[in-house]
Amino acid sequence: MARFRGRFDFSIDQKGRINIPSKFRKLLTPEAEDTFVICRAPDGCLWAYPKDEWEKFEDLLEVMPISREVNKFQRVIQNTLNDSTLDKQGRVSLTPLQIKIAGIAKEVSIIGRGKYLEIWAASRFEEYIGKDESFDQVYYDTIQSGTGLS
Amino acid sequence: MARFRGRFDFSIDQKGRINIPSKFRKLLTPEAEDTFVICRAPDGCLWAYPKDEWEKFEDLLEVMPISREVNKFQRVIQNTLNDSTLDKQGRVSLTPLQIKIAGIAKEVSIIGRGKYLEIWAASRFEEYIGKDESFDQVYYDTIQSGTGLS
DNA sequence: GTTAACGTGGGTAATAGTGGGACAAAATTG
DNA sequence: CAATTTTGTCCCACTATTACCCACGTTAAC
Repeated sequence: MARFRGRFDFSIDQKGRINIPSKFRKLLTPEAEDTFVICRAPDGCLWAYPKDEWEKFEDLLEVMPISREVNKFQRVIQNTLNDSTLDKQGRVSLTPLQIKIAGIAKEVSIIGRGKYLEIWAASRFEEYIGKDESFDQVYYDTIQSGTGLS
Repeated sequence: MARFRGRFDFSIDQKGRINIPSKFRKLLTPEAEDTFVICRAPDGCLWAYPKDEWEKFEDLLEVMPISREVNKFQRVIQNTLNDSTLDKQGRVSLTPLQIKIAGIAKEVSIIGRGKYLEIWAASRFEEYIGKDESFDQVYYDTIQSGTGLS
């Protein structure tokens, strides 16, 4: 599948709908059925997976050996999850819980992360990324911790 | 079969009926005959399986090599079990025993867990999931414990 | 400069969720 | 055994929400 790349800024409306960039919509395969599965993600944002990609993730969940911890992990994910089909204008809708978790007020940033998207409150994302000057630091730190990158 | 996804909050009425989200009802296959099999589940909630899915589970029970423990396990499950067909408004009814076991008063959360649903007393579920801040911890811990997820 | 596409907002009709009433079957009691 | 109460099922009705649709303004493309 083609990969989602780039950052796009939009605004959420009163009904909790946010636009998916046209560029990303065009990458969806027929198997995705114009549907994104949206759930909580680490560091205070949301993931939006095309339905077919999400199902691969679900397949992994299903083969995890059941234990108290695994059950909890799955429930923590599923608690905040919803699947949303694009409307005629190419928008998905978020649940109130998702809006709260992501701290979304009005401005939203959508980040292409390859096979999936991330949805951030724009302000939170700015803060997370940090100052311009921190880029080099993050880069060299990560590279040197043996990531296999060169 | 399509998968149940997402969380929906409802209230139980005086007659012990709870609504099944329309989104989930639409996923039922004809084989399920609009019927859910409901029983006790781990961690203080209830499972609700579409009838056809439950029958696969029963098949597994049947081939378990019989021992004192297996017999007890089966009885513990079957003890709290009932099958409930959706009424015209799309509700199932719980038995008094099930309501007691799940600690249900009024507010109920229904969690889509793929092939089946979980029914929780809303307050108990909140408590189980824990504070917002624990999410990242659970996530990174589970991912790193060699689940094959990435 | 004109046309098409994209992002945003809002109105309306259909559907979903909830509560309660009516009827029938079952259980209880005199 | 009859009368009465209780339990459960089915059906109807109200209200809130959702999903669908249309329309505008802006941006990008030709």
